[in-house]
Amino acid sequence: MVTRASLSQERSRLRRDELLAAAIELFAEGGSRAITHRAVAARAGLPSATTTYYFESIDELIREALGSHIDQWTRDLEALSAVDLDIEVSLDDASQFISHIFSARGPEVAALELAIFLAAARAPELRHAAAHAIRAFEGLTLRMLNRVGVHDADMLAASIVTLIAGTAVRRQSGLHTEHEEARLLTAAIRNLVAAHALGADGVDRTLAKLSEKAK
Amino acid sequence: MVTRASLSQERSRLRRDELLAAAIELFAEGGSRAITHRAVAARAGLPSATTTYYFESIDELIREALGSHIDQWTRDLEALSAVDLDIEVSLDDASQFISHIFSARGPEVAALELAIFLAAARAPELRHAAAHAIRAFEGLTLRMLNRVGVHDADMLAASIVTLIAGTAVRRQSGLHTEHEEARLLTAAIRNLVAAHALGADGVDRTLAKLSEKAK
DNA sequence: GCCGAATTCGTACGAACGTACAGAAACTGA
DNA sequence: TCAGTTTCTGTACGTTCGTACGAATTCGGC
Repeated sequence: MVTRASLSQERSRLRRDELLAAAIELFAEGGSRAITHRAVAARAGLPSATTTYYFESIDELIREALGSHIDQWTRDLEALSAVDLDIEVSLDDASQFISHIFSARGPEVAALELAIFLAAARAPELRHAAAHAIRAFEGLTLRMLNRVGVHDADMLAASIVTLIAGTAVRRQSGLHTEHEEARLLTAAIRNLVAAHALGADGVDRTLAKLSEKAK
Repeated sequence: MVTRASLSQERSRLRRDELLAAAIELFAEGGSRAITHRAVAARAGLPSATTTYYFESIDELIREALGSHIDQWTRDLEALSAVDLDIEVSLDDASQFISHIFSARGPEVAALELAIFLAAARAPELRHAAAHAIRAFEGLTLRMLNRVGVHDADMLAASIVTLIAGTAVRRQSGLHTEHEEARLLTAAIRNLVAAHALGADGVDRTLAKLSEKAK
């Protein structure tokens, strides 16, 4: 196989990347079934034999395409994380921002991202990349929360990431409008933050009171 | 195509179902790429020509397999919903139960379920089945909550389903142990319930207090 | 301007694919 | 028991697939 790094000429590296992008496009439209040597080359506007020069096998091509996409996703999140948050960020701003990372882009994008993530998590070679992506996501969320003095901030960040991922799944059903999903997500995040503001004791007390009332 | 209903002989209906089950098995192991006429027939221990007799095309076979699996999943949830909850169910019991619907089964099962759901949501013919599955899931969750006198119970149920779906996604990364994921999910559910017990006003007040403190 | 290395791409081959089909076998109702 | 229907399956056809390969082209160092 000709790895990206081993390519000495700029044009080659570009072509290789174009093939990967074409593979992702096909994957988005018709799943892994749509990814074939000829289809990828045709989509990229390149001769059919191109793919066999750059990739050892079709599985390798698919892996590389999914991997590079998920890596890019991770890098984007990390770049967002690195931005200095000098301005004052209110809780609502943060919650809005977080909920828009996913929901601003359409459900089709969310579906693609989810499908890639799932496929990656299944492949041993990409498992690490998938874990890294989640970690970056949690890191960004945690950073958005670091001005909010709340108990168990890591746990809260993890829960929020879980909510966002779950929303991405739910959206696919088309059961609710995009607007409703966004509202639901924002409300759920607010609720979680409020609970963490109460602290474990506060939550325990509230639930105890609730149990009393139920009797 | 020979639909299941149009088959007059019991053995035929069984064979058709076996083919569908074999297709799901292959899908679980190698994705939709692994589903071919010959592979499905071989897995079911039947002659290769069997699949072409029962299904009009390979896409039809795949659709039918995904659809029947998601329908079964929905029926299981509805059956659980229909069980009379005569016994007293504490909040902890309910939260434990809900979180175990997903987490009791391994991550591989969750991955399969997610992949099937995503693939179904993409196919117009299965979109309805996917939506129905989510609705059934929310219905069951809502039913588990109906003894808990809480504000916006539908919203809470939707949020909990979102959390469970999100957990199913997160688990795939293998970033945390299964035990940690379960603990995180249970805690998040408890937090959400507590927030709903406070009501919208209570949450608003708590968050306002939090904002004050941050300054 | 030349040479070895890297890149490009038309072509080809065997394997696996989806699908069709005809004859065999099994079943059903009279 | 027998005709008609349904079910079964071996076989085969054309297509598409993954992959290999060699000749042609382009490139970087000298």
